[in-house]
Amino acid sequence: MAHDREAPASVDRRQGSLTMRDIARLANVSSKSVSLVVNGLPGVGDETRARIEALIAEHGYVPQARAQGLATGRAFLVGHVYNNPNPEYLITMQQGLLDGLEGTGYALVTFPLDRAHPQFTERLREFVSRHRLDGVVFSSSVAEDERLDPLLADLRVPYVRVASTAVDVPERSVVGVDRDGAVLAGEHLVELGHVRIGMVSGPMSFLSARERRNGFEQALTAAGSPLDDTLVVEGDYTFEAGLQAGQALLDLDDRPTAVFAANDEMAAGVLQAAQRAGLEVPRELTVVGFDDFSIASHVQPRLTTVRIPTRAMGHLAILTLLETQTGATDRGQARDTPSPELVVRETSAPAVSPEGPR
Amino acid sequence: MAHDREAPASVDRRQGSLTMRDIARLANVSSKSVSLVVNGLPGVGDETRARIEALIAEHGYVPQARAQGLATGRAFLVGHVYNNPNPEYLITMQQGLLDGLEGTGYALVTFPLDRAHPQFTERLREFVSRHRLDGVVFSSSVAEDERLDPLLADLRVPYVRVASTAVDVPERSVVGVDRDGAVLAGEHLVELGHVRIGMVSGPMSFLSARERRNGFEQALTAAGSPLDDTLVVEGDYTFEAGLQAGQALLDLDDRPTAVFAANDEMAAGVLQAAQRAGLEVPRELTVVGFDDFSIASHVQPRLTTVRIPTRAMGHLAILTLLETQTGATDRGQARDTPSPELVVRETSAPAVSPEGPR
DNA sequence: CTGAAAGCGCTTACAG
DNA sequence: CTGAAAGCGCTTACAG
Repeated sequence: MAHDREAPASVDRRQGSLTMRDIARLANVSSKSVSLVVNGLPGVGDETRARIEALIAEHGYVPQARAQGLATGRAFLVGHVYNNPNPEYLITMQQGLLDGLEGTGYALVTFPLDRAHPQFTERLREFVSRHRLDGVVFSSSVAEDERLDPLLADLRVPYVRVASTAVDVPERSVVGVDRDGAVLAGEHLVELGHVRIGMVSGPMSFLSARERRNGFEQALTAAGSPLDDTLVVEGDYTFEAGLQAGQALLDLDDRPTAVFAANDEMAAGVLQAAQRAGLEVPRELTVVGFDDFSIASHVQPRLTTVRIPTRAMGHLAILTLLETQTGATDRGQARDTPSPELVVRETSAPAVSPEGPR
Repeated sequence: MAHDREAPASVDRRQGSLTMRDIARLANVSSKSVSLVVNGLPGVGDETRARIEALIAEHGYVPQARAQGLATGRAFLVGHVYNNPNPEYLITMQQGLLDGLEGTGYALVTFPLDRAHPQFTERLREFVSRHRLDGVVFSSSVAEDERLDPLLADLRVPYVRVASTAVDVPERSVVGVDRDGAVLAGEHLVELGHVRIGMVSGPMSFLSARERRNGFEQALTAAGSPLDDTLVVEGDYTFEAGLQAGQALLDLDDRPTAVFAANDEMAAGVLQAAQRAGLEVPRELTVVGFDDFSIASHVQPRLTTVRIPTRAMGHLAILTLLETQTGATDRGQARDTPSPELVVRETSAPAVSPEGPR
């Protein structure tokens, strides 16, 4: 056997990573002092603290989250549960969550879960209780699920839902702006003078789809030209659905002069349907999307759409969650989701009567 | 004070979640037996095992990962470190990782980290050692970084890099098919009879960009019509870059009859440049992309492209990582990344001499 | 301001 | 086949 080098036998024995006790021994103090220093707590003399800090830096010592967690009950982990609606939505949301986590020491654990999964509750329970997460953010339509509340309450884990309406108490909600955004879209079309207006909605089983439709209807009704139900086609938020819905709408004898699609993917599909039908956009058809994801500015002409603050909502979700954590019950003013914005690009034009109505 | 209900005082005291000891007490065994049952280990009588299992199911007991982790040194967490190149790439990769993790009990911790971050090493070290991750997968260009190896070796944490070439030993690599894919694109253009061929490359600081360019060059050279350097424009993988590069290429006196863009985003940009210039695609210009992300089939005409098995690569990365974990040193045959596929859609056409060269 | 000790919820040699 | 006990790496009353 090779001779041991003269390294202190009590240190670095296991896997090259030292423990709090190792640091304590090196500093000639009890591990409690090291713990206090690590956590920035008072109770250690200046000189001792400096010595300990130097040792920590020198050895690159990082306390183990799971040992801290076992002792304190914290996990230093926050979960993100979602069903995948759209890559860009997800990445943007995730980015917002990470914005909020930045500098907090919490890491983000990702857990896709479909509401239709036969073992929905079991899987969620196992995920959350196995890691004893400090909190969970639910985004996309899984956030609307009614099974969340009893389960998470039973598990006693704080959570926040990012959903289209206040599906939960304020401390557990980040409320979307789907309705307001759709109102903007409706007002825009009305202002352009459109009367015969079509809509491609999302799947009505989704709250987001219902809110967007309601907001849109509300704007048209307020302007005195209520939405014509025969001009509404339900899609599933995909490009293909938009394409088909667009074709159906444009095939009508008295086709609409403008179409609002409940997301950009479908709006791009409508645009393509128009182009295939030989219609010039926006002269012969105005198209408005929703979300302002990248596809909106990658199609030709670029889509007028409504920008939704998805990333900000993710950030908000974490702030809300951490507020609960720290027991800051007295949140000064409730945090509001930023407002949606109409982004007018190249698919908007004033209404012209379609030549030869019926 | 309210009277206690007659619940066993020793159970359910803390936060409604019981511990292994609680189950042991209820079953009248030592917690060791419960541990054996939980882990599916032998050493417990059938009758006892059944009794324990029933209790576990009844109370929905789930062992705490961090206590198990502290005792065994495992974290039940795998990290994914990446820099965000493109939402669809990321989500697809992440999906592949989750495919591999399914049923293993490991959770995925997400950690975006830019190579240019001033504290790159420090942040990575802290992330990995704080949670003592069981393994880390690096994807996107951060996987190419040369600082990974010394750091992770020091931390003694297994990892796998998903990169365009074998930047590491086989046990730590999932090797991309960028070069092979680009060869397919080149052969396709050659077969169509194109000679004056342009390329929009990715940023040459990325391995993926260099590989794609090399593969493309290789195919053209093999066909006897080497790539003309003056017809290569470097982009940064964005739509905008493709648009500009496309404009530059099409402005040339003797413009190319076909352009290969190193990803779909840029190809969509090239397509738009062609359309703006009044060129008919594919009759006057053939455009080929790379990746086969959704944008490829959402533009009009739909892009011919090369499908890269991103999700499969993510899956592979986890399999490779877990193989290392379980010390399965004798991997039968090395796992190979599935081959890329040429997907011919609507932007491919045979070459015709551009009218009026020069 | 500091130490010695118990405890967080598991696993695992060590004895029977 | 099963128990009692030590230990994983932290935190935190409890004494000085």
